[in-house]
Amino acid sequence: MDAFIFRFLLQCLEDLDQSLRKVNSRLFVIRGQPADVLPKCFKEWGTTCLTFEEDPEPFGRVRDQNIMAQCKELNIDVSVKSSHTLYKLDVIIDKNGGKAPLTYRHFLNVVSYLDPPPQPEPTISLDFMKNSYTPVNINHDDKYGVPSLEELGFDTDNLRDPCWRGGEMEALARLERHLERKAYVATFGRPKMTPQSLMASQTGVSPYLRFGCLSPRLFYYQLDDLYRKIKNAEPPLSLHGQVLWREFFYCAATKNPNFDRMVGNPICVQIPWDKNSKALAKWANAKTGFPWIDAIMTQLREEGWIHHIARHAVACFLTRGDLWISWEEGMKVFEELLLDTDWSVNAGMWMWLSCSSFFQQFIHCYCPVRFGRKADPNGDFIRKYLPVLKMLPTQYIHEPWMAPEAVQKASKCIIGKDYPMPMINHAVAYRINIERMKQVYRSLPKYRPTDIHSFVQGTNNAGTPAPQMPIPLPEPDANFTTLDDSMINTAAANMDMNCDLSTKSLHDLLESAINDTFGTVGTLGS
DNA sequence: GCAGGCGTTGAGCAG
DNA sequence: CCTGCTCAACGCCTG
Repeated sequence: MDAFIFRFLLQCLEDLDQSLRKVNSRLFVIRGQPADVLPKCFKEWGTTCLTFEEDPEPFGRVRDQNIMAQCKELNIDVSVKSSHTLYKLDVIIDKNGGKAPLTYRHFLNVVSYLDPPPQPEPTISLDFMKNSYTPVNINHDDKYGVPSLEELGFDTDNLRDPCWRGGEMEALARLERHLERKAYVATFGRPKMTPQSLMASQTGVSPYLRFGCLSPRLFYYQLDDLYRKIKNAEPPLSLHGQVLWREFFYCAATKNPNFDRMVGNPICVQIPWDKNSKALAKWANAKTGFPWIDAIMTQLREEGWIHHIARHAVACFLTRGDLWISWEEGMKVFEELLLDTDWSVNAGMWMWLSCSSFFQQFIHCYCPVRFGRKADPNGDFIRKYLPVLKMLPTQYIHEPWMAPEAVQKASKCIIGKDYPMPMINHAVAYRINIERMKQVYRSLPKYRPTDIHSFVQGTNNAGTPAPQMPIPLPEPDANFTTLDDSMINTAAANMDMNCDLSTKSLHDLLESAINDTFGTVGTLGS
């Protein structure tokens, strides 16, 4: 994880310590592996009862099972509470006959038959704590204080100021602003996409849900209450779309230890992705040559958060849209850089956007030029994160390689020198990739590791390798999905510079590419 | 069992 | 500028 994710976490802990001080207690941050250090503390402190919040994800489950087994040996009572998600995930799974629902619709349908989620617990007060006493030693800060980034081994010299400050205080302030805004617009519909919404917002709460500074139930009920007040009506389930999507992915992941990988994952279509570390590095380091993609990846690296729609754009580009690289690679980059990546939600989102699970509409691809233009028509977002392109006229900002040499010179940005040429021919690549995806879906049984519904935890950990394509895939050097620099130059030389790369200017090139690799030009239309 | 509708937020074009 | 239509494809759910 990146330094600013740890910074966020440490800010959360500082804030928690501050809140505990207000009720005459303190936070104890214990150094070490939980399974080693907790039993030592239990003995030292004479612990009789342990209570904690359930971690619904596989890694945490294993850790907590281990701790609970040790507590049993030490005769310590254990009380586990589920509150990281709205519902106890087992309740949803049981209601659905023992399996997690695998479409969002199905999930909503199951949830609609459940009782509403439990109300959030009230805040702990001084009065509530009046019979409690926390022994705090004089050396508390040395032994149990919140560590600094330096103590954790991070270099903080070049760390930028945070866009997001961790902690419950900040989370509650944001929740209030979020609700004010909702009340102001009172639409409760899907938020309208404006260029402004691409920027880090003062009302965003997703990192706070991830780190447990904001209860999803508090979020749920505050929104619920506001709706009732304004509309004087029963709120629809869709009002809680954002938090229910989170719940959906948590539910799908909770009993699946291979949820974050393709091989051995019973809900994941086994797709023969390309391995291309050079192309992956260009994507991850904002060097694709597509300003819309590179601006998003820059924002991710610098601020730790990107808009939902921006996640669609870069995820599609990396996987099924352009580079045909495994969603697992993108997921790891997001895990490293995004403040709000719950393990389940991150993996789920990547499977979804790469058409590996939950979603099969592979025929729709986001165009890194068109879609960017729609989201950021004036190019303000691009200019903010890619200042090298700042002076380019708006006309060319989404495809700077189209700008005539004189314009590039006047804008002090020579494409291929100051900013890269596009790393791939999108018009060619996405059509090849749709063709590849058609092959996969045409013979889907081959690309499924097991029957989804027969999956039982622990039986499929060995995994099965990705099957071979029924017809041979194009050789990496014979298509445009893994262009190297010389091929980019050739493609650029063949380009009609007055045409739009994103539409038809390379139609002939496409036909020959498809012809070479598939021999099925006729079926692709003219 | 089967036909029809739909899918968190497409692209491309006509008007 | 916007609205609305068509395209293409597949699994899953509903009636």
